[in-house]
Amino acid sequence: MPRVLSQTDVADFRERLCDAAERLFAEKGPDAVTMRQLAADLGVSPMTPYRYFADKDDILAAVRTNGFNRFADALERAYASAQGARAKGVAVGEAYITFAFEHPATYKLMFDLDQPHEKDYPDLIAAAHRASDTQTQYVKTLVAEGVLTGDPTEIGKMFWAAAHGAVGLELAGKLPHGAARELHRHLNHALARGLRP
Amino acid sequence: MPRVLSQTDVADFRERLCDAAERLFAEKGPDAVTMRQLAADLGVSPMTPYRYFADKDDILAAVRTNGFNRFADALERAYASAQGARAKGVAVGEAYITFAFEHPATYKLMFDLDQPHEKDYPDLIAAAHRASDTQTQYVKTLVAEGVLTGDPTEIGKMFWAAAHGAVGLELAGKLPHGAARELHRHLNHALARGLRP
DNA sequence: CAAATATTTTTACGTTGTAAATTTATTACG
DNA sequence: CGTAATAAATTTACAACGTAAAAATATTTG
Repeated sequence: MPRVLSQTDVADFRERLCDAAERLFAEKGPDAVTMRQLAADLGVSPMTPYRYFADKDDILAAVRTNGFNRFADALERAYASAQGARAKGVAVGEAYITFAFEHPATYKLMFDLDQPHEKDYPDLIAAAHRASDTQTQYVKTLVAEGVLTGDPTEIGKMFWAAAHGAVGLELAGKLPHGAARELHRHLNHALARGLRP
Repeated sequence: MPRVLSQTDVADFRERLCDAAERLFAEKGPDAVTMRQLAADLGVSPMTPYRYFADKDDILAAVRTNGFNRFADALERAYASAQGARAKGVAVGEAYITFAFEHPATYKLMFDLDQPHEKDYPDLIAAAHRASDTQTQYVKTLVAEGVLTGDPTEIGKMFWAAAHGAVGLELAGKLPHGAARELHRHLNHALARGLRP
């Protein structure tokens, strides 16, 4: 019998390939990265990745899943680091913007790309939900405390849309470099003021 | 001497190709549409479009330019159709959302796609500015009238980011179908309330 | 009618994703 | 041990892509 790949072998290779893919995607965009380049980057032959991923789309889904999980990590850390619902809100908002501009290519991969067979990747779905859940969590507290008034879920979406819009405009070159952060602060401030009881 | 293409011949061909491209882009995404398909759709051989466009990227830029101009048309019509700054604001906001969901693929082409050589297409830049200028126009009136307080340009960006964020989240499948319109209304309402003097 | 030449088509090349065939390398067993 | 078995990796092969270059077509003027 030949050597059989252990689960950690597979996981290791997938992780190394995802790292390379994320780096190359960030440099040149996902469409400009070829399977041959990815394989060469890992020092294997062009077909070897197919032992670990179904196809190129599967690699994209894996990179997006990692992105959502790291995004959720960052938001959860920010949430935990601050005390009080108001401070948590500010911290999560800051973390959102920071992540988006530290990993702009990954952010676009996560949010701008409408992957047609997204539903075929349950891990991706789960990771995306984790990120959005964390983000709306503190709003519930703020509503419960009477700082904001309205449906917590809807209010969470409002803050989310505001952040996403500010980030999206800057990433698309429609805002001057660095403008999204202050725009986002203004949006959060005006929204919080407009949503007071 | 052979037949020479008149300017209208060229303009006609470019328009027919843009129409086909926009339709096919909407169906399958721009990367999935091939030069050969576009040519076949017009009933010409695969290389003929190269007499009218530099390359595939040039076609994409032309489609985006048309999109921005039609978007600007829609916003300007909405602006003109309503009386009073408040009503104009509502009308322009409605028109924004309506355009985005009537032409979702074009909207994504316009705003989510970071075309690397965008600056090489001055018509594109001009069309994009026309759209954003129209959109921030009514805010100036609202500030002048004392309905809103703050820097009109920054406030315009806030409403723009809110609309873009709501649209972007729905187009990326992060919101239930049709939810962006109401989300956008809530955002505008809360922002207007939060920006009152 | 024929020469000139803008337009269009045909042909051809390098690159892509990946299916299929082949080779390599490792393990279990006689 | 050496050899058969076979998972993994590589090589080869193919259709489709964007488009450069060559060839063919078609129209206007002399």
